[in-house]
Amino acid sequence: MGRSPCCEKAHTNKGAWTKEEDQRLIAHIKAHGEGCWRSLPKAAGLLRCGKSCRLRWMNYLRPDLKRGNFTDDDDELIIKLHSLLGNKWSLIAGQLPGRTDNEIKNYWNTHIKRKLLSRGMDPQTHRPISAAAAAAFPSSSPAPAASRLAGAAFSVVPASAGFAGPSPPSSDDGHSSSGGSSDGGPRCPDLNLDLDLDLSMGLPPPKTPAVVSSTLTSHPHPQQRQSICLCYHLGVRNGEACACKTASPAGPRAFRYIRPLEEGQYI
DNA sequence: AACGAGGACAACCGCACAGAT
DNA sequence: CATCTGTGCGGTTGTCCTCGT
Repeated sequence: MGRSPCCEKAHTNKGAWTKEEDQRLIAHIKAHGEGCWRSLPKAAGLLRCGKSCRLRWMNYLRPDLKRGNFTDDDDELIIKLHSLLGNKWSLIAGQLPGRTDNEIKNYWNTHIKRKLLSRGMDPQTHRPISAAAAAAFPSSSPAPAASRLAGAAFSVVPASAGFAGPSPPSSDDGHSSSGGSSDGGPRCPDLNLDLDLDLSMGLPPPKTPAVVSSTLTSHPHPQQRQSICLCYHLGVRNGEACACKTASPAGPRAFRYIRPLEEGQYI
């Protein structure tokens, strides 16, 4: 279906934001709150696309943001979450208070990718890369992450597959455009992810419903003790596929169940 | 001091999804 | 149920900065 452009491009500024634009945006949001980004530029007197305003606010002007200074623990958490979620930057960002998806995405592309390569790990699959490839990125340090990613192996399956049946041979439905599973071949037979995230990774405690949407939890159902359900936290809504019913209406859209792989099962 | 290469980061673009109509 | 609109996400690009020569 055709759709109208999100804004009148001929009359909008592009490129770097000026201090004055920032001030206008901040003042407007302080006065009126977030919402209706499409109409915000006009209301705030900005010659900007609504999407551009939203991006600017979300990534740089929000008061609760902390910038830079990623710690090694942050790195490891990001790596671990990426191995689990793929390029779901918004979900990963949800585990790092004060961080934005864009910041994490950039940080991944500029720092962590290289870090993993130097450890001989493929940044997408989180598997050891070939000796030849590893030689191209000689490791300058031990590979703590590789050894720390020990534990149960998990598959990520579309929610439509449900919990009960065997895992489908292919895991991704295309939501995650590059979550490490798009290259065809047998994936991650040795991908070991310690998914005891809540308990072992020092994640923040449950928050308000609006914020809790991306906090990983264990599945509450005893009969599904082996499964870890990310249903709500990955976006499943009440009444959909999973019966956890712990969700509030708000939440991201990604929609996966995650469960341990069975013996010998590959994703 | 000047220049080029590579890195880091900010911003844009296109698409997909959810809710409204 | 189909269509439209607003919003959010992920990928990509552009620009500025830093470092080495």
